Amino acid sequence: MDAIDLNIIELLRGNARLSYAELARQVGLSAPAVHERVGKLESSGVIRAYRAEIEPESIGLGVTALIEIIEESAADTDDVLEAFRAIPEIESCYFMAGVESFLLKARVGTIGELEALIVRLNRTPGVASTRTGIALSTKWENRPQPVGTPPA
Amino acid sequence: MDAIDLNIIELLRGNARLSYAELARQVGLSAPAVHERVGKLESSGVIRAYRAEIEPESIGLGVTALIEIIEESAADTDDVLEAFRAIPEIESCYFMAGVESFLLKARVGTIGELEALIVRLNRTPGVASTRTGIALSTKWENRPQPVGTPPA
DNA sequence: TACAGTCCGTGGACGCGATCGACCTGAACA
DNA sequence: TGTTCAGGTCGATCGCGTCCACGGACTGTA
Repeated sequence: MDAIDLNIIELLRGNARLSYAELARQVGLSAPAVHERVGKLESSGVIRAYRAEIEPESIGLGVTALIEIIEESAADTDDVLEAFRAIPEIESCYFMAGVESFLLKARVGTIGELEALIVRLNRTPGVASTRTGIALSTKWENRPQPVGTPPA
Repeated sequence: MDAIDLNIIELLRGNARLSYAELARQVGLSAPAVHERVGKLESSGVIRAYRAEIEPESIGLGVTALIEIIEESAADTDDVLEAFRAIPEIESCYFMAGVESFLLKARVGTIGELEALIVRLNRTPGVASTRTGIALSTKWENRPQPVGTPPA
Protein backbone atom coordinates (compact mmCIF):
# COMPACT_ATOMS: atom_id res chain seq x y z
CA MET A 1 0.00 0.00 0.00
CA ASP A 2 1.98 2.98 -1.21
CA ALA A 3 1.02 6.38 -2.54
CA ILE A 4 0.30 4.99 -6.01
CA ASP A 5 -2.14 2.44 -4.59
CA LEU A 6 -3.91 5.21 -2.71
CA ASN A 7 -4.03 7.22 -5.88
CA ILE A 8 -5.59 4.31 -7.77
CA ILE A 9 -8.11 3.80 -4.97
CA GLU A 10 -9.08 7.42 -5.01
CA LEU A 11 -9.57 7.39 -8.77
CA LEU A 12 -11.68 4.24 -8.65
CA ARG A 13 -13.79 5.63 -5.84
CA GLY A 14 -14.58 8.56 -8.06
CA ASN A 15 -15.23 6.48 -11.17
CA ALA A 16 -15.12 2.70 -10.99
CA ARG A 17 -15.36 2.33 -14.75
CA LEU A 18 -12.08 4.04 -15.60
CA SER A 19 -10.06 1.91 -17.98
CA TYR A 20 -6.71 0.54 -16.90
CA ALA A 21 -5.11 2.60 -19.64
CA GLU A 22 -6.64 5.77 -18.22
CA LEU A 23 -5.68 4.86 -14.67
CA ALA A 24 -2.17 4.18 -15.92
CA ARG A 25 -1.93 7.61 -17.49
CA GLN A 26 -3.13 9.32 -14.33
CA VAL A 27 -0.82 7.53 -11.92
CA GLY A 28 2.17 7.44 -14.24
CA LEU A 29 2.61 3.72 -14.70
CA SER A 30 2.01 1.31 -17.57
CA ALA A 31 -1.34 -0.37 -17.96
CA PRO A 32 -0.13 -3.85 -16.99
CA ALA A 33 1.42 -2.48 -13.82
CA VAL A 34 -1.86 -0.84 -12.85
CA HIS A 35 -3.72 -3.99 -13.75
CA GLU A 36 -1.59 -6.02 -11.38
CA ARG A 37 -1.91 -3.50 -8.56
CA VAL A 38 -5.67 -3.41 -8.88
CA GLY A 39 -5.76 -7.20 -8.93
CA LYS A 40 -3.82 -7.31 -5.67
CA LEU A 41 -6.05 -4.68 -4.08
CA GLU A 42 -9.07 -6.77 -5.02
CA SER A 43 -7.73 -10.09 -3.80
CA SER A 44 -6.43 -8.61 -0.56
CA GLY A 45 -9.89 -7.25 0.17
CA VAL A 46 -9.07 -3.56 0.01
CA ILE A 47 -11.35 -3.16 -2.99
CA ARG A 48 -14.53 -4.95 -2.03
CA ALA A 49 -16.71 -4.34 -5.05
CA TYR A 50 -17.55 -2.01 -7.88
CA ARG A 51 -21.07 -0.70 -7.73
CA ALA A 52 -23.23 1.51 -9.88
CA GLU A 53 -24.97 4.07 -7.71
CA ILE A 54 -28.61 4.29 -8.71
CA GLU A 55 -31.14 6.99 -7.96
CA PRO A 56 -33.39 5.01 -5.61
CA GLU A 57 -36.67 6.63 -6.67
CA SER A 58 -36.21 5.47 -10.23
CA ILE A 59 -36.22 1.85 -9.16
CA GLY A 60 -39.20 2.22 -6.90
CA LEU A 61 -37.40 2.71 -3.61
CA GLY A 62 -38.49 6.17 -2.63
CA VAL A 63 -38.70 5.73 1.13
CA THR A 64 -35.55 5.65 3.24
CA ALA A 65 -35.75 4.81 6.92
CA LEU A 66 -33.23 4.49 9.72
CA ILE A 67 -34.27 2.01 12.33
CA GLU A 68 -32.70 1.52 15.73
CA ILE A 69 -33.06 -1.91 17.26
CA ILE A 70 -33.05 -2.66 20.98
CA GLU A 71 -32.34 -6.30 21.68
CA GLU A 72 -33.85 -8.37 24.42
CA SER A 73 -31.30 -8.91 27.14
CA ALA A 74 -31.24 -12.67 26.50
CA ALA A 75 -31.05 -12.34 22.72
CA ASP A 76 -28.43 -14.12 20.66
CA THR A 77 -26.94 -11.32 18.62
CA ASP A 78 -25.75 -13.65 15.86
CA ASP A 79 -29.26 -15.03 15.37
CA VAL A 80 -30.72 -11.55 15.22
CA LEU A 81 -28.07 -10.60 12.70
CA GLU A 82 -28.88 -13.58 10.50
CA ALA A 83 -32.56 -12.70 10.59
CA PHE A 84 -31.72 -9.16 9.47
CA ARG A 85 -29.46 -10.41 6.74
CA ALA A 86 -32.36 -12.29 5.22
CA ILE A 87 -34.40 -9.09 4.86
CA PRO A 88 -33.45 -7.56 1.52
CA GLU A 89 -34.80 -4.11 2.35
CA ILE A 90 -32.02 -3.63 4.91
CA GLU A 91 -29.27 -1.98 2.92
CA SER A 92 -26.87 -1.32 5.78
CA CYS A 93 -26.47 -2.75 9.25
CA TYR A 94 -24.27 -1.31 11.97
CA PHE A 95 -23.64 -2.80 15.36
CA MET A 96 -23.67 0.15 17.72
CA ALA A 97 -22.30 1.08 21.09
CA GLY A 98 -25.09 2.10 23.46
CA VAL A 99 -28.58 0.97 24.33
CA GLU A 100 -29.61 0.38 20.76
CA SER A 101 -27.70 -2.63 19.48
CA PHE A 102 -28.22 -2.09 15.79
CA LEU A 103 -28.83 0.72 13.42
CA LEU A 104 -30.38 -0.33 10.14
CA LYS A 105 -30.78 1.66 6.98
CA ALA A 106 -33.68 0.35 4.98
CA ARG A 107 -35.21 1.37 1.69
CA VAL A 108 -38.71 0.51 0.57
CA GLY A 109 -41.16 1.75 -2.00
CA THR A 110 -44.02 2.98 0.12
CA ILE A 111 -44.94 3.83 3.68
CA GLY A 112 -47.08 0.73 3.66
CA GLU A 113 -44.06 -1.42 2.93
CA LEU A 114 -42.18 0.37 5.69
CA GLU A 115 -44.94 -0.47 8.11
CA ALA A 116 -44.76 -4.13 7.10
CA LEU A 117 -41.00 -4.06 7.57
CA ILE A 118 -41.24 -2.59 11.05
CA VAL A 119 -43.82 -5.17 12.05
CA ARG A 120 -41.55 -7.89 10.76
CA LEU A 121 -38.59 -6.50 12.69
CA ASN A 122 -40.59 -6.27 15.91
CA ARG A 123 -41.63 -9.89 15.50
CA THR A 124 -38.06 -11.05 14.99
CA PRO A 125 -36.96 -13.20 17.96
CA GLY A 126 -34.48 -11.29 20.08
CA VAL A 127 -35.80 -7.86 19.16
CA ALA A 128 -37.26 -6.00 22.13
CA SER A 129 -38.22 -2.79 20.39
CA THR A 130 -37.52 -0.55 17.44
CA ARG A 131 -37.36 3.16 16.84
CA THR A 132 -37.76 4.37 13.29
CA GLY A 133 -36.79 7.65 11.71
CA ILE A 134 -37.82 8.52 8.18
CA ALA A 135 -35.46 10.36 5.88
CA LEU A 136 -37.43 13.09 4.16
CA SER A 137 -34.59 13.54 1.73
CA THR A 138 -31.12 12.24 1.18
CA LYS A 139 -28.81 15.20 0.78
CA TRP A 140 -25.93 12.97 -0.21
CA GLU A 141 -24.80 9.47 0.42
CA ASN A 142 -21.53 7.57 0.30
CA ARG A 143 -19.59 10.57 -0.81
CA PRO A 144 -15.98 9.43 -1.04
CA GLN A 145 -13.64 11.47 1.09
CA PRO A 146 -10.05 12.09 0.08
CA VAL A 147 -7.96 9.22 1.32
CA GLY A 148 -5.95 10.02 4.40
CA THR A 149 -2.91 8.32 5.80
CA PRO A 150 -3.16 4.53 5.89
CA PRO A 151 -2.70 2.84 9.27
CA ALA A 152 0.93 2.32 10.30
CA MET B 1 -37.37 2.20 -18.24
CA ASP B 2 -38.36 -1.30 -19.22
CA ALA B 3 -37.40 -4.73 -17.91
CA ILE B 4 -34.13 -4.71 -19.85
CA ASP B 5 -33.10 -1.40 -18.27
CA LEU B 6 -33.85 -2.82 -14.85
CA ASN B 7 -31.82 -5.87 -15.72
CA ILE B 8 -28.87 -3.72 -16.76
CA ILE B 9 -29.16 -1.69 -13.56
CA GLU B 10 -29.19 -4.78 -11.44
CA LEU B 11 -26.11 -6.16 -13.17
CA LEU B 12 -24.22 -2.89 -12.79
CA ARG B 13 -25.16 -2.64 -9.13
CA GLY B 14 -23.58 -6.02 -8.64
CA ASN B 15 -20.48 -5.24 -10.68
CA ALA B 16 -19.97 -1.81 -12.14
CA ARG B 17 -16.99 -2.91 -14.20
CA LEU B 18 -18.85 -5.34 -16.43
CA SER B 19 -18.01 -4.76 -20.07
CA TYR B 20 -20.74 -3.71 -22.47
CA ALA B 21 -20.16 -6.96 -24.34
CA GLU B 22 -20.79 -8.97 -21.19
CA LEU B 23 -23.86 -6.91 -20.30
CA ALA B 24 -25.12 -7.44 -23.83
CA ARG B 25 -24.78 -11.21 -23.53
CA GLN B 26 -26.62 -11.27 -20.23
CA VAL B 27 -29.55 -9.13 -21.29
CA GLY B 28 -29.81 -10.52 -24.82
CA LEU B 29 -29.06 -7.42 -26.87
CA SER B 30 -26.13 -6.28 -28.96
CA ALA B 31 -23.30 -4.34 -27.37
CA PRO B 32 -24.11 -1.03 -29.10
CA ALA B 33 -27.72 -1.29 -27.95
CA VAL B 34 -26.61 -1.78 -24.35
CA HIS B 35 -24.12 1.03 -24.72
CA GLU B 36 -26.86 3.38 -25.79
CA ARG B 37 -29.20 2.32 -22.99
CA VAL B 38 -26.51 2.80 -20.35
CA GLY B 39 -25.70 6.20 -21.81
CA LYS B 40 -29.33 7.24 -21.47
CA LEU B 41 -29.55 5.91 -17.92
CA GLU B 42 -26.49 7.97 -17.05
CA SER B 43 -27.61 11.19 -18.65
CA SER B 44 -31.13 10.92 -17.23
CA GLY B 45 -29.66 10.60 -13.75
CA VAL B 46 -30.81 7.07 -13.02
CA ILE B 47 -27.19 5.93 -12.82
CA ARG B 48 -25.49 8.52 -10.65
CA ALA B 49 -21.97 7.19 -10.47
CA TYR B 50 -19.80 4.13 -10.49
CA ARG B 51 -17.86 3.65 -7.30
CA ALA B 52 -15.27 1.23 -6.03
CA GLU B 53 -16.22 0.12 -2.54
CA ILE B 54 -13.15 0.22 -0.33
CA GLU B 55 -12.57 -1.44 3.02
CA PRO B 56 -12.46 1.70 5.18
CA GLU B 57 -9.83 0.45 7.63
CA SER B 58 -7.30 0.00 4.87
CA ILE B 59 -7.41 3.69 4.04
CA GLY B 60 -7.19 4.81 7.63
CA LEU B 61 -10.89 5.34 8.30
CA GLY B 62 -11.55 2.83 11.03
CA VAL B 63 -14.08 4.77 13.07
CA THR B 64 -17.67 5.09 11.88
CA ALA B 65 -20.09 7.34 13.71
CA LEU B 66 -23.74 8.27 13.25
CA ILE B 67 -24.51 11.74 14.44
CA GLU B 68 -27.94 13.25 14.97
CA ILE B 69 -28.19 16.99 14.70
CA ILE B 70 -30.77 19.15 16.42
CA GLU B 71 -31.08 22.54 14.83
CA GLU B 72 -31.69 25.80 16.60
CA SER B 73 -35.26 26.90 16.01
CA ALA B 74 -34.11 29.98 14.11
CA ALA B 75 -31.53 28.16 12.03
CA ASP B 76 -31.38 28.42 8.26
CA THR B 77 -31.40 24.82 7.16
CA ASP B 78 -29.69 25.56 3.86
CA ASP B 79 -26.79 27.29 5.60
CA VAL B 80 -26.37 24.39 7.99
CA LEU B 81 -26.42 22.02 5.06
CA GLU B 82 -23.72 23.95 3.24
CA ALA B 83 -21.57 23.90 6.35
CA PHE B 84 -21.96 20.14 6.55
CA ARG B 85 -21.18 19.73 2.90
CA ALA B 86 -17.82 21.35 3.44
CA ILE B 87 -16.83 18.75 6.01
CA PRO B 88 -15.28 15.85 4.11
CA GLU B 89 -15.66 13.35 6.94
CA ILE B 90 -19.45 13.41 6.49
CA GLU B 91 -20.09 10.61 4.04
CA SER B 92 -23.86 10.70 4.09
CA CYS B 93 -26.41 13.30 5.14
CA TYR B 94 -30.13 12.67 5.58
CA PHE B 95 -32.75 15.24 6.37
CA MET B 96 -35.01 13.56 8.86
CA ALA B 97 -38.54 13.81 10.08
CA GLY B 98 -38.69 14.36 13.83
CA VAL B 99 -36.85 16.39 16.41
CA GLU B 100 -33.43 15.67 14.97
CA SER B 101 -33.17 17.50 11.67
CA PHE B 102 -30.21 15.65 10.25
CA LEU B 103 -28.60 12.30 10.54
CA LEU B 104 -24.99 12.22 9.45
CA LYS B 105 -22.79 9.26 8.81
CA ALA B 106 -19.16 10.17 9.33
CA ARG B 107 -15.94 8.25 9.07
CA VAL B 108 -12.69 9.24 10.69
CA GLY B 109 -9.43 7.56 11.57
CA THR B 110 -9.37 7.84 15.33
CA ILE B 111 -11.56 8.67 18.29
CA GLY B 112 -9.56 11.87 18.62
CA GLU B 113 -10.58 12.92 15.15
CA LEU B 114 -14.17 12.06 15.98
CA GLU B 115 -13.99 14.32 19.00
CA ALA B 116 -12.69 17.15 16.85
CA LEU B 117 -15.47 16.56 14.36
CA ILE B 118 -18.16 16.67 17.05
CA VAL B 119 -16.72 19.89 18.45
CA ARG B 120 -16.75 21.37 14.99
CA LEU B 121 -20.35 20.33 14.43
CA ASN B 122 -21.46 21.80 17.74
CA ARG B 123 -19.80 25.08 16.85
CA THR B 124 -21.53 25.24 13.50
CA PRO B 125 -24.02 28.14 13.43
CA GLY B 126 -27.57 26.81 13.54
CA VAL B 127 -26.68 23.59 15.36
CA ALA B 128 -28.25 23.41 18.80
CA SER B 129 -26.96 20.02 19.86
CA THR B 130 -25.67 16.70 18.61
CA ARG B 131 -26.06 13.10 19.64
CA THR B 132 -23.39 10.67 18.47
CA GLY B 133 -23.49 6.91 18.22
CA ILE B 134 -20.38 4.93 17.42
CA ALA B 135 -20.57 1.90 15.15
CA LEU B 136 -18.55 -0.87 16.74
CA SER B 137 -18.71 -2.78 13.52
CA THR B 138 -20.30 -2.50 10.12
CA LYS B 139 -22.07 -5.75 9.38
CA TRP B 140 -22.80 -4.69 5.85
CA GLU B 141 -23.32 -1.51 3.96
CA ASN B 142 -25.00 -0.46 0.73
CA ARG B 143 -26.04 -3.97 -0.11
CA PRO B 144 -28.00 -3.72 -3.36
CA GLN B 145 -31.48 -5.15 -3.09
CA PRO B 146 -33.19 -6.79 -6.04
CA VAL B 147 -34.91 -4.10 -8.07
CA GLY B 148 -38.62 -3.94 -7.57
CA THR B 149 -41.29 -2.42 -9.72
CA PRO B 150 -40.48 1.06 -10.97
CA PRO B 151 -42.92 3.84 -10.10
CA ALA B 152 -45.97 4.01 -12.33
C1' DT C 1 32.68 -6.33 -4.24
C1' DA C 2 30.41 -9.83 -6.61
C1' DC C 3 26.50 -12.67 -7.02
C1' DA C 4 21.83 -14.53 -6.89
C1' DG C 5 17.04 -14.04 -5.90
C1' DT C 6 13.00 -11.29 -5.64
C1' DC C 7 10.00 -7.63 -6.64
C1' DC C 8 8.12 -4.67 -9.62
C1' DG C 9 8.19 -2.49 -13.46
C1' DT C 10 8.28 -1.95 -19.08
C1' DG C 11 7.35 -3.01 -23.95
C1' DG C 12 5.53 -5.91 -27.55
C1' DA C 13 1.90 -8.80 -29.38
C1' DC C 14 -2.57 -10.31 -30.06
C1' DG C 15 -7.39 -10.96 -29.56
C1' DC C 16 -11.44 -8.84 -27.79
C1' DG C 17 -14.25 -4.91 -26.67
C1' DA C 18 -15.84 -0.06 -27.44
C1' DT C 19 -17.79 2.71 -30.54
C1' DC C 20 -19.19 4.71 -34.98
C1' DG C 21 -21.95 4.72 -39.15
C1' DA C 22 -25.07 2.52 -42.30
C1' DC C 23 -28.96 0.10 -42.58
C1' DC C 24 -33.35 -2.48 -41.01
C1' DT C 25 -37.84 -3.11 -38.75
C1' DG C 26 -42.12 -2.37 -36.42
C1' DA C 27 -45.32 0.95 -34.28
C1' DA C 28 -47.76 5.25 -34.30
C1' DC C 29 -50.09 8.27 -36.93
C1' DA C 30 -51.76 11.47 -40.67
C1' DT D 1 -50.98 3.38 -47.47
C1' DG D 2 -46.97 6.17 -46.79
C1' DT D 3 -44.03 8.73 -43.44
C1' DT D 4 -41.54 9.19 -39.47
C1' DC D 5 -39.09 7.79 -35.63
C1' DA D 6 -37.30 4.99 -31.91
C1' DG D 7 -34.48 1.53 -31.21
C1' DG D 8 -32.44 -2.35 -32.80
C1' DT D 9 -28.49 -5.27 -35.77
C1' DC D 10 -24.29 -5.67 -38.43
C1' DG D 11 -19.70 -4.64 -39.90
C1' DA D 12 -15.44 -2.08 -39.53
C1' DT D 13 -11.96 0.27 -37.12
C1' DC D 14 -9.26 1.49 -33.36
C1' DG D 15 -7.86 1.25 -28.74
C1' DC D 16 -7.73 -1.50 -24.57
C1' DG D 17 -7.04 -5.68 -21.70
C1' DT D 18 -4.07 -9.07 -20.87
C1' DC D 19 -0.27 -12.37 -21.42
C1' DC D 20 4.63 -12.96 -21.69
C1' DA D 21 9.52 -12.23 -21.93
C1' DC D 22 12.74 -9.25 -20.37
C1' DG D 23 15.32 -5.71 -17.31
C1' DG D 24 16.68 -2.82 -13.41
C1' DA D 25 16.81 -1.86 -8.27
C1' DC D 26 17.23 -3.71 -3.82
C1' DT D 27 18.66 -7.09 -0.38
C1' DG D 28 21.08 -10.69 1.92
C1' DT D 29 25.17 -13.57 1.58
C1' DA D 30 29.88 -15.07 0.71
